[in-house]
Amino acid sequence: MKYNPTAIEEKWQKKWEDEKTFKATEDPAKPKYYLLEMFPYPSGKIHIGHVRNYTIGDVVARYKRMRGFNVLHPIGWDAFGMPAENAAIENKIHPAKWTHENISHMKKQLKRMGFSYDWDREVATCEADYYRWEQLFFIWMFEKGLAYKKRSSVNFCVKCDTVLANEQVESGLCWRCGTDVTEKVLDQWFFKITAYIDELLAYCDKLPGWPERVMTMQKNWIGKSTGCLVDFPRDDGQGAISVFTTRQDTLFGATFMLVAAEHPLVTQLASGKPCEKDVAAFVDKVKKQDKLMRTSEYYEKEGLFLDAYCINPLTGWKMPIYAANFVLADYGTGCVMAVPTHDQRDFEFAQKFNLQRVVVISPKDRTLDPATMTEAYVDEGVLVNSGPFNGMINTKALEDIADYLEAEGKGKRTIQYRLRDWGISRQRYWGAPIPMINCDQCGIVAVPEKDLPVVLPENVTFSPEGGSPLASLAEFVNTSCPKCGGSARRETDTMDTFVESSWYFERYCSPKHGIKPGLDRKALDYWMPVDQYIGGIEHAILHLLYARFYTKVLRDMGVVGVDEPFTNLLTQGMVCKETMKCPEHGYLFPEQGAGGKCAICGKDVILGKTEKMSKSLKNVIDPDFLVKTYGADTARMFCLFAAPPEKDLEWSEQGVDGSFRFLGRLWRIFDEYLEDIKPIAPVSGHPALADDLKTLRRKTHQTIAKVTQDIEDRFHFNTAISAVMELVNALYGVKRPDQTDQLALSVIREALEAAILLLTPIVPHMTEELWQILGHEKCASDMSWPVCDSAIASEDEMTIVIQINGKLRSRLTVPVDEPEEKIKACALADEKILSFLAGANVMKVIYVPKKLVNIVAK
RNA sequence: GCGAGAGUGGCGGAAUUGGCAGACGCACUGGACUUAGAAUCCAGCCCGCCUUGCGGUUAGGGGUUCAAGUCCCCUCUCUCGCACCA
Repeated sequence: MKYNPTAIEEKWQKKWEDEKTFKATEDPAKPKYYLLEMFPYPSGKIHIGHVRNYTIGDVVARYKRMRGFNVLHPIGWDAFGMPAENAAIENKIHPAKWTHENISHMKKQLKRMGFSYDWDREVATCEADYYRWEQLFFIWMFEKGLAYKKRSSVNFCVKCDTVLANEQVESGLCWRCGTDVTEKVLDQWFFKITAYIDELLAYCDKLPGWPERVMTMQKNWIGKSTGCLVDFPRDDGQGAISVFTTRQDTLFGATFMLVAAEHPLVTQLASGKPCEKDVAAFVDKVKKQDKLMRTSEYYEKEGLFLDAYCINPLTGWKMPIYAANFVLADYGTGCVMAVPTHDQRDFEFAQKFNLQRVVVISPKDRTLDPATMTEAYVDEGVLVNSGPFNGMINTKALEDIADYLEAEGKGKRTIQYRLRDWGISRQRYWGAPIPMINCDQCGIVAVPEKDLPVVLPENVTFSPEGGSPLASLAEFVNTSCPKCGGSARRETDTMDTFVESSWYFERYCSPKHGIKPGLDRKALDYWMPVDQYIGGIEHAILHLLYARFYTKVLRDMGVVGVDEPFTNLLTQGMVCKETMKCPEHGYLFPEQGAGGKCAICGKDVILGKTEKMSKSLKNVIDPDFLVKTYGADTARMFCLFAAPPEKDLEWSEQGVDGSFRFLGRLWRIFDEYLEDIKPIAPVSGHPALADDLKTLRRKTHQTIAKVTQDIEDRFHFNTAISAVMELVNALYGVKRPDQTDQLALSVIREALEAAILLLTPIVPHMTEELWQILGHEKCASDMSWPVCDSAIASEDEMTIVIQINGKLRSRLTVPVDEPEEKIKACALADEKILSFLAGANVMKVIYVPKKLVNIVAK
């Protein structure tokens, strides 16, 4: 009997499909477990990253099922997005067709991997059945002021021809294509994520099941800082300039004012003055400079005096006002009070423009001289030159100065955030239409609920010049106003695709629910929240923050009953592989560089760094190839064995061979014993056993304990697999018992059955097959998880290590119940120990129960 | 620059609470089987040496401890995140 993965895998996959083995139904009698992996974008084919992500999830789902949980393990498609539209432009294929073809292909690939999804809950976000509810939620958000339209300067990617949210700009570049992001002023729809900012932040400390690192990233992104708004009256009497500061303790040292170059105040202050022209030129320059500045290594601090002054509210000093390139227009008020002695940026600026410096914080060990300082003093110290606050520790004075400002009416406490509202308008076709209508008479009017969904029209034309195809489709655009009945225009922007992925996990709970609001509260109350969410770290901010926000919005609409969508989060590492390059032909695919020679020209291949698998580096492995060559079980096993899930996984062909070999090894030992053990039941109870059988049985139960712990406590499948490998090795090590030795064979059968059941979540096809061959009627995956009998697992002897001064010198084998005193005595009487101790004095003997004896000697 | 994490054989990785460093696998070496190979099975496999044994070894240095890969301090390297946020 040979191991034939293809035949076995296809057989079981067909059975799972025909019998809907993994269909999930709400059952209040059973504890639920909602396991979710981030759903894929249907780009065409699954890649190794998917295989890894979904294998990890599948093991947990199958494991939990065997542990008696009612498991929900759904899958679907993040089906709106730009690649479909780009394909439409390039290949003249409609995005809907392209998407559906990709889905059907990838669905086959996922099924071929043997993932235990409830396919009846499959969802594709590009279907009107899905996004109609999103449109309903949009209208409700609009009514509550959580969705609003605003003319604003936005991040624009020329290549993608659309707007990007702040989160989607990575060091000045588009997160998707890496093009420089430019600024554009457009009317945009926003979701008021800032309305939930405090709750989003507060829960960062209430989600212990999330990786610290992700929470830190979210906290940083939200960027809460507490401080004061302080008013600096203008000396021309035209009101005051308000600034935000977290350092009101340095207020007495503020000697000049900085305003962001883009700030309207800049041109306003300069207007009509001799400097007006220069200022205009400066503003222009900075605006152009902006995106370069963000990406360059260091910035030249530049500024221009605006020939204007304001008054320091505490000292009464006249402060010159400068426009500066390094002040952010959209943080705080866009204006900053400058304290050159205690802020490095201000220090440099003051040096360049020769501006006044006053020390207000004095270090404990020396005195600062503003004339000779070479850098700002930013540490703690005692306040000086600070009127009534002199002598106080600056960090302690923060509250007192805030009180003082409020009492004097010169400022007030305030909190600033880095997080901005989420811009969700996209000038693209392949997305969910925003259900709004613009009427000249009535303004912005929501599409009435009864008219939903606003279906994305199919008959559009795509052009390489870009621009939204919706905007040029008259029959879509032209409509009548729901309020006044007059002619009106539809909104032609579509929603950011991150909106769809912000609630798909809720839709999975009632995927076919066709009644408003598209989510069945009863089903949601049963399944939500997601107990375990698994996906890539790249979504640490974007998707995970949006989904948290959206869930809170739905909660406040009464649609969902939970505060947070994901209780536990596992961020799996990337799949990496070394790159190969031909001096002539550039990067090579693995098969082109096999054998160290370029397949095209025969030149020696240069091996490069190990990097994340990507098409552009060509260091990719095709899952189809893996499945064809080794089978899905091997592919699954290698993904789990090569590294723990949260770490990057380095792909190795030999490693895959190794996994395949192990499965063959299990298969063969099984095959070898099959005839003999088939009629025999696994050993039960506690019969007396000969030494090697007793050892095997102990190993069996120890393995059960180890694998259970590794999966349950920390998802370390690599060590779980190696434990089963050890058990299989032990089986190989046992002398083949006589065919008539029923007791011995029953011990072997127990060991083999344990190995099979423990591997069921990991390599489900092979284990089902072996289980069936053994004569079981029930499927392995319907069995309950094996239980370790600790009486069998426990050793009756133990090895005690004997150390002298912490160095290993000898070993002792004693019964487990041997008393401490006797062990110590034996250790001291040990022949090797005696020879080492010759002439030395024993100072102390330490016994660590069941582990070691350490003799301290001089 | 700031913040977080990591650094263990030729390689991927193990060592869960301070207690035998290197589980398991890969690669390599040898043996068995075979006409031969593949496959398989068995064995060896951190480094050094005066090789039944001894010494060294968890990036480097110091410390705490009977005992440190693990705890503390310093230095180096790498990865990730943030990066003029006032």
